[in-house]
Formats: sequence, C-alpha cells, structure tokens
Amino acid sequence: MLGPCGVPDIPPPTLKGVARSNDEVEAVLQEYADLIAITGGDAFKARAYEKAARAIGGHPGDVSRLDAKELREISGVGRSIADKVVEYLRTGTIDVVEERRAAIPAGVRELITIPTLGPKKALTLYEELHVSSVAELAEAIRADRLHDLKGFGRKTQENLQHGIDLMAQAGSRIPLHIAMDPAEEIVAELSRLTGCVQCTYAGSLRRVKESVGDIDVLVAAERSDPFMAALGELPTTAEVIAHGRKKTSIRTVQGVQVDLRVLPPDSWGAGLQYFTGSKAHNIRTRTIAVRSGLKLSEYGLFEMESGRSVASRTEEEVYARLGLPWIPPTLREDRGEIEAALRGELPDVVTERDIRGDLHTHTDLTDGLAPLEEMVSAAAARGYRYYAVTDHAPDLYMQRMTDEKALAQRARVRALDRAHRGMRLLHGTELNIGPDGEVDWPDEFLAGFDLCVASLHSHFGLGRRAMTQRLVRACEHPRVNIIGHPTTRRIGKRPGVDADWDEVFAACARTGTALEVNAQPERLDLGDEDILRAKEFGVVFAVNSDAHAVPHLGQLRYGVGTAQRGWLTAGDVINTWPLTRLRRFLRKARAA
DNA sequence: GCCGTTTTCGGCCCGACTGTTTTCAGTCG
Repeated sequence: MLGPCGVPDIPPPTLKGVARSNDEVEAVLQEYADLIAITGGDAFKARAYEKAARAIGGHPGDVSRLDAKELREISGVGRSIADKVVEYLRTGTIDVVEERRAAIPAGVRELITIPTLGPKKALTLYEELHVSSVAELAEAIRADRLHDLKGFGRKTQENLQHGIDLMAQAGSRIPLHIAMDPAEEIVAELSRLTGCVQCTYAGSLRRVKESVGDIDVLVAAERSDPFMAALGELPTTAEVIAHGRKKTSIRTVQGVQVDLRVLPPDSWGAGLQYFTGSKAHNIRTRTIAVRSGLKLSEYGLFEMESGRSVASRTEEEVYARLGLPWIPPTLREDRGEIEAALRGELPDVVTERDIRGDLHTHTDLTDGLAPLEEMVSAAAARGYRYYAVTDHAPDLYMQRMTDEKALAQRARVRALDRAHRGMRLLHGTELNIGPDGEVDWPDEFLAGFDLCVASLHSHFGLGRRAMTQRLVRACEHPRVNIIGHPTTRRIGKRPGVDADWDEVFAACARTGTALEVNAQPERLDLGDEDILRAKEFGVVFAVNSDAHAVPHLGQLRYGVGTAQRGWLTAGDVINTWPLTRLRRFLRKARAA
C-alpha cells in the first residue's frame, strides 16, 4: 500500500531465507530510527541507526551475503546493529522493531514525511489528539482541533497544510527509482521462463517520467498462463490483486502495483507502442492511422476496410507504416515529437553511452560515504574517460571543509590521476551560493580547481527578484562552471525556488555556465520542462549523478532519461564532450 | 548505538531559520 505521501508502507514479513536488497535493510533500519525518535528515545541512538541505514544503502556489495563480522566492517555498523541485520536477513523481522511498531501506529511515522513536521510534533499530535495518519491530521486542521495545542500556532498549521497539499499533488504516484527496482527484477525473472519471446516494462517507467502510477510489464509469448502464474509466485509479490488470461495484477512488497500483460509475439510491437503511451501521444498516432484508412490498437495496425493487419511485430514497423521514424519513448508526450518526426527533425537524444564522465560527485571527505579511491575505481569501472570529485566547500558549515583538507584531497586526486590509465581525474568543488549570490573561497583559491559546481543549499524563500539576481550573479562568477540542482526542488516534498528562470537561462548562455541535470531521482533537477525552455536560450547542460556513494553513480541513467525528455542531444551535454573541449569550456571566458 | 581513544567513557556535523514557548524547541541542510 501507498500512504497519501506516495511513500510505500512497511513491507509485510515475507518468507524466510529470501534474499533482501540493501535498500530493504536500509528501510527497516531507517524505520527503527524514526520510531526511536518518535517515541522520544535517545536522539544519538536514532542518529546511529540512521547513519548505519545510509551506510548499508550506499554499500556497493550485497549485504545479504555478509555475516555479522563482515557487516561490522561497514562504517557505522557495530555489534548491535550487525546482529539486528542478521536477524532481519534470517527471519524477515527484527524483534525490537516489531515491539515499537506495535506501540506506534504506522500512520504516525507517516506524519514525519510531511515537511516541517518532525518526530516531536508527530508524537504531540498522537498523544494529545490521537492523530495517527496524514488524513486525520488534515481533518484535525480542518476542524481547528490544533487550536489549543502548544507549539501549533497559525503559521505552523499553515505550513502543515501546505506540506499535506504538496504530498497530495504527488498523489499515489511512486518515485521513479522506487518503481525501477521491482520492475527490473520482474522483467529479469519472467525473461528466464521458457516460451518468453520478449519481455520489458512499458508505460511511464519506460518514458522515464519522474514518478509513475504503476508498473506495466509486457511479455510476448504463445501461452500466457506460465507467466501469470510465475508473477504471483515471485518473492517480490506480496498480494495478487487480479488474475486473468490476458492481464494479471499484483502488489509488490514495496507497495507498487504491477500489471502484467502477455501478448502474442505477432503483436509485440503494437502492444509495446500502445502500453508505453503516453495517452496524448497515442491519440496522435491513432489519428494519423485513421487519416490513412487504418486502425491502431494494442493488437496491431489494421486496414479499416478489410481488417487486414499491416504492421504489429515491432514498434519500428508500426511507426514506419504511419509514415514516422521510430520515436524514443522519452519523447512520447505529444510535445511536438510527432511534428518533428514528420519533418524528419527528431532530436538524436543523448544516451548513457554518450556520457564520458561525471562532473558532480562526493566522497567521505564531506558528506559522501565512500573514500576517494573507491569512488574513483567505481567510476573507472563504468568506463568513464574523466571524472570530477566535487566535495562541499566551507560555507556549508556542517561539512567542515577547510583549505587544508581541499588541498590535501587535491594532492591525492593528482596522484590517483597518474595511476589511472584511460580516465582523467578532475579536482572540483561544489560551492554554496550565498543569499547574495556570493560563493565560498576567494578567486585565487578557486583558481586551483579544475571545475566549480555552485548550488543553492539554503535561503530558498527569497523573493523572486532577489533569487533571480542571486543565481545570475553566481553565473557571472568567472570560476563557476555549472549551476548544480538549479531549482533545488525535492519531488513531492518541496517545490523549486521562485526565480525568473528565463533571465537565469539567458545569463547561463551569456556567461558560458552550464545548468545541471541532477540525476538524483528525488531531484531530477532541472526537470524536463525547464530543460526544454533553457535549451531555447542556447544553454548547455551537465548530466551528473551527484553521487554520495558508489551505487549512486548508476543513478545517472535517470538524469539521462530526464535529459532525453528535455530533447537534449549529446552536443547539448558538456560531459559527452571530449576532455579537450570540456576543458576549454571550463576556462569559461577567461584568458587561456 | 557507534567509535576512538587522552580506550571502557564521552563525545556524536553545527549553525541557521522559523515560529512562537518572551528565551527556546523543532526542523532542516
């Protein structure tokens, strides 16, 4: 089930011995940390569990293969947590977590997903007003029951209402990355079965939308029943919602609904086209079909008169018979792709293969999890030709960066660079854009970096005018190469900052400053629509992972998908360029 | 609960912002 915030509820206990992903272990430890905080337990203990949860989520290897001793080698995991992880891996539950679950309704924990509502306020609401879900909180606000509650003044109530509204907007949609894991797992499992001709996921997941309603999985096979049966029996399946010959629906342990459709191999292309959508795109393709005396459905493209099938086996075939080139799924939103295709002007969208390097990454020197050497090895393993390390700068106080630390890291980066063949290392930093657009460190010090990303981390509430000037000033800084996560939105949690984006885009184009497409799935910032707009101004982009751990490097694909949705080609993206061209760009307008 | 030692206790990212509790608690990055 999904809560109103779109966060999956706690998965029910499952069979013993089922391999669990790092993400699941991370989730249960994070839940325990939340429960400790809500029940007023030791704040440091809660933080210890949070830290361990993050460390396990960011651990490059599969923790379900580790024993207690090996688990303790992960930083932040000691004897007690290692034992609990082992207990979870073996039994699917942890006793002490179950005890706290029994004491606090799941809905109370859901409350703290509301921005500005933390564990203290959640507990107050529960104890004083017996509020134990987001819906009940909304009702309590409506009925003005918070009136006499200490610490819940008018403004606080407004903020809570605003947070609830934001989550309602996100609705029951699931963040992209939450849906991707079960989708890929199911596709891999079904592909293994005898008789499987084709198998993939379709729908908004294939179009790489920032959130998806459910997962559509398609199989091409002569007989459907083995696939329908197999889906119901997968370890990831928590519940079968509907079971039929053409369609079966289940809910996964993550709370995501999956619809499986089995198509005859002959109609694979038409089915894939149909179930990939979007609806708006399909209306256009069907209209084109009708004008040519044809009828397009999920079973094929047919002559209206005779009913004879003219295309259905592949998507390419279907599009071709409509007089169109194959259109990448990420463009299928009826945002002009049909017209562009008809003119033969579809963009040759950037792909993951085009990416030569990552230009925004962190290490454990600041808030990353992995040491420099591990991040660099992982980057090399991805086949990158260059890789930038961009830890935070001193103005973000909590990161405790100093000149000395930055310089020591640079020396290590230079040494590693000499040791690595085929991949050049760049030493950069992620600067903090202050309220007036100023950044950390004086010019002379910044000159020592190969590149500077600059991002907003606070003061999100400045007025539109001040925010615009702030961003423009950052662009105009001669050492700032990339504006990181430009709007700072958190999908479903926080809207982007208010600025005159046209003015910012114009400043980027004028000053030779790239805009980031931050690939963190909860950011995807810039988003597709802003990218489309910015591109009109002649802006160039950097698609970066902003990785804080080794596994995050792989999230780059979500950024690439978002870039595609913004119609970007490799030429628009600076980290597809050869290093010499990139370096020229990084010099900005300064004398060579 | 973890970790590192000045080892078996005592710290633990720390400062800003917000709203409201007139002196600070809660939340966030």
